[in-house]
Formats: sequence, structure tokens, C-alpha cells
Amino acid sequence: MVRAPFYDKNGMKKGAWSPEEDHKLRSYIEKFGLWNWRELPKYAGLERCGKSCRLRWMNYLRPDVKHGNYTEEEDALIMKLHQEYGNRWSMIAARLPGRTDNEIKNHWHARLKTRAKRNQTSSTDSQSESAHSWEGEGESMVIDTPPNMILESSRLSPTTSSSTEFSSFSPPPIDSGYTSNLNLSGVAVEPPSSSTEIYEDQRGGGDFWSEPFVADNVYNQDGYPSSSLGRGGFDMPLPYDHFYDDDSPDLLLYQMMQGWV
DNA sequence: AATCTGCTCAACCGCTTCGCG
DNA sequence: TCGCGAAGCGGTTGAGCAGAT
Repeated sequence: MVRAPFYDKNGMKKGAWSPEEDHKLRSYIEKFGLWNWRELPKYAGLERCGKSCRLRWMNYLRPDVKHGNYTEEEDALIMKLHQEYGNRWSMIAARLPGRTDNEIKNHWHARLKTRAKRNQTSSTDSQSESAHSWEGEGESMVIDTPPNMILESSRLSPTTSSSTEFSSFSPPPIDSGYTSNLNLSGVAVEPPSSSTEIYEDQRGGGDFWSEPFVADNVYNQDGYPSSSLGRGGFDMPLPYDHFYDDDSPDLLLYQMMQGWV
């Protein structure tokens, strides 16, 4: 149902995502959070453009995304909100926790558009429906959801999961120390800086960020990412295998940077 | 059984908006 | 204020699937 994978002229992979790619992207984001979509695929070891990664994450991999099975209430709310906002799918999605703008848009074109038209014609016949109610599947539905109620009940609302929260990370000034970012659990993590020099400086040089992220290393035996686990939730990208060696000088340096030793 | 047709949905494309220097 | 790069957004496309013929 998806486009077959292929490579464009720039060597970027396009088309359907493989489970392995999903795994890499999810692992990376769960461990380090979102900081820069354009740079992220490079460090996550993906041959995708940032835009593609962002779309995949937002529409599919994000932990709070629900798939399929729209309830009547959701359908009703979408139709109501579409009356209110028109085709501003992101606004509509912001009011439906777990639903993405893309999915709502698809759902609208696939199912609700015709129903809305039908309702419109029937309502112009009867002129008896209020603005917030209509006939759905034979029975009248009235939706009266306060704008913030759903949003606030969302564990990770679409609004807060947007770029303003996760992907607008700016590299901290070299002498200001690291500023904390939040990972998906709301736990402070040390985000990778998009400025290679900063880390090179503090780690004493090396090609730290140019190495691809090794997703397998961050998964525990249950298949869940072992992200933000120890050390008070602080974590760092560890692209080098030898970083996991307790005797590694890099590990020692890393621990010193974290103030663990 | 084979073919056709419409539905579905993940993904792409291009434009707009936003933030920063 | 302006220009540029990154992210966001909405429209569209492509291909698998299921039901109809």
C-alpha cells in the first residue's frame, strides 16, 4: 500500500519505511529527543532526508499516535471542527489527541466528506439542526467539547509535540554549559548539539557526531529502548562501540563531563 | 478464475510560516 | 528590516487490498 523504496538522485532513500529504519529512528529520538530534523538522519544512521524522518515520526512512530478505529465521537468532532476551521488539519488534529493531521485529512477525504455533504443537504432541508449537531448514521449527535479539554487530557498533545517543543533545539553557547532538553518521557536529556565543534571541544576532539547512531545498543532484551534509564535520566549519543567499554578513556571523559566521577 | 474498480493510507511535493542572525 | 534555513502544513500521488463484475 506504500510506495516501493527507491533512491533519488541525491542518494536519499524514499518510499516505504522498513522496520529497521523505524527502529533506528524511534531509538534515536527516544534516546536523544528531537533537535534538528535535517541533521538527525545522519546521526541516526538513516539514508533519509529530515523531512521524511519528521513525517514518519509525526504520523506513525510517535508513541501517542492512534491508528484506525475512529469512534463516532471522533468523527463527529472532526466534522464539527471542519465546519469551524475548514481544511486546517493541524488545527483539527490539535483537538484530537493521538490523531495526526495527515490521518484526519485522509479520514476526511475517505469517509467524512461525503457524509458531511449528505448532512449538509439534509440540514438545509430541515433547517432544524444547530451549528454543533447533525445527523450521524441515523441519529442526531451533539458535540460540546470545550476546546482545551481534550488537549489537556492528552499525554503528549499534538501541540506540544510539535517542533516548538522538540525540534527547535539550538546549540548552547560553548561557555554556557548544556541546556537541558526533554526526552519523550519529559525527562531531561542532553541533546546532541548541531555544532560539531562544541562536543569535539569538550570531549577533547574526535569525530563524535559524524558516526552513525547504533540503534541496537540502546535496546534492552525486551525490545524496548533502554533510553533515559540510569543516571537520573541523563543520556548521550554513544555512537562508538568502545564507549560501552568500562575501561574506555572516552567513557571516563564522558562520565567526567556528566559529573559522575 | 480473471479482471476491473474504488477505497484506503503512507509518503511525497511544494508552498508557507517561523525563528534567528 | 531583510535574508536564509528549518520546520510545518495541506494537497496530491502511488500502490496494496477488497469487493464487484
